[in-house]
Amino acid sequence: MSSFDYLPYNPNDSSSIRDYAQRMIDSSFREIIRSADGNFFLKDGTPEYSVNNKGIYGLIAESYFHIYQNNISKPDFIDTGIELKSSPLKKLNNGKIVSKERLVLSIINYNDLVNEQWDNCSFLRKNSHLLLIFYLWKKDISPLDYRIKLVDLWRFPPGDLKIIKDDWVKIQKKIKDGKAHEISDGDTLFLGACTKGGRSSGLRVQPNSLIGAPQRAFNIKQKYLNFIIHALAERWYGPEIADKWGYKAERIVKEIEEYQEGETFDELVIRRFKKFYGKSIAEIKSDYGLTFPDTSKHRAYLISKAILGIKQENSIEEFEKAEIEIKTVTIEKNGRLKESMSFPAIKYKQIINQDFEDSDIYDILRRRFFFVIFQKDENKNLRLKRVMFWNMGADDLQKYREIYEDTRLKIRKGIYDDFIKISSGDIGHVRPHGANSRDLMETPQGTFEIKRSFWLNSNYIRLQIMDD
DNA sequence: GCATGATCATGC
DNA sequence: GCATGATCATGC
Repeated sequence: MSSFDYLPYNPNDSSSIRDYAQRMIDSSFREIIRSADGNFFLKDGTPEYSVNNKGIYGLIAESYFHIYQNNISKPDFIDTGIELKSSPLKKLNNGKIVSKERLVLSIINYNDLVNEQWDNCSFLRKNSHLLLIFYLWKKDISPLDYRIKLVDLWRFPPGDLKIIKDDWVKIQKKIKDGKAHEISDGDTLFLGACTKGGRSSGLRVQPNSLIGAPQRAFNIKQKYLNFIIHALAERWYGPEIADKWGYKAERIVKEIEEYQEGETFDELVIRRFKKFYGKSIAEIKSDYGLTFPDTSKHRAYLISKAILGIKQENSIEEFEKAEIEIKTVTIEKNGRLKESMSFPAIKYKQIINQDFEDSDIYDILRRRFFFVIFQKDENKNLRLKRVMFWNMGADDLQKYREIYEDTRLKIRKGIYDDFIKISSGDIGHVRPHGANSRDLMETPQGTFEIKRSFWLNSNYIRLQIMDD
């Protein structure tokens, strides 16, 4: 007789844990509380008491399993090494169900991390075997009424774990270099290190630097979760219904053996492109029997897929998971860069209420970019010069904040003819970006203005691609 | 038909 | 030749 007889599941058996957990599917958090025997859950008997506390999902779920909240860096189900995590889904207008947020994992202890080895690091010990609980988020309803939709165990497949390891090493190196305050989401592919606790939680000490760094936690990027969601939905609901859940795509690296000794994902991708450096678009197209017109605006994407061996109708799984933005950069024959880089149109009514960190443009600029760089030859044919991964440095991102705040303030005041120009800033500017001059967007003042967007200055892009 | 990445066109 | 405004091309 074990001491766990009172538990409705066997804590030593992962499939028993999973089966018990999956009984929650289709119930709301409120229903789970009601079905309880009254002995567990919310201490004062008022389920609403900490609804605003996001941790309630963890609290409820942990209570369902009779595991009490802790902040010890050990897995929740100690006997099996399973860590319990819950995360919201959202339904898009087209009916697709996708992840709403990234999955935040353990807090990073800067001082401890620098002394760890990957093979027995605390991240791996705690997060390699997860019990995932996905619930459907809905606007304007009580969090207690969110309904649980997917529950299953999860381990990262070896190919992904390889990339996660490289990410972990990269984050560790930045901390070893005394640059914990410069960590950015765009540094890494699947495993991020996002700030946790906000500015109010103050700064942490870090090794090898006197500069305080915001507290950060490891996280799995939001887009990556869509692939987990698809896989779990396929298991639970079957392949047809799973079409509506998350994403499916095609991998660049099908077998882990495709990596050369010590090679990272970035290096593998660049290696595959190198054979095509100097070739014209027409030559690459004929090599692969591609038929898109030379004027196609997303030729960088089409060519990239072909070179990486991805079918044209599929998207690139690793790029999707890592939230990598593919961008074309065209260099003139004389080496100058004519064009700046545009981003989606500014939503005037939305921007006035959004801090930089919550804004659309921040969400893009913090990402990792894949530049496909073409140069015009004597006959004005575009030739692939090279490719590179890039992400904006922390200091430049802070400089962009000033452009953002200036723009936001002017929109608030209803000033639409005095945004930062390319001549007045060294990183970015704001300028029109619509289908034509009659392509308008409503303003907070109720008027309509031509669509505009944030841009990165051509000169700034030029410096970035020169640095590499 | 809209959103968006990319590039064209014009005037100084 | 550059700054800025305007528009094209494509996918969903």
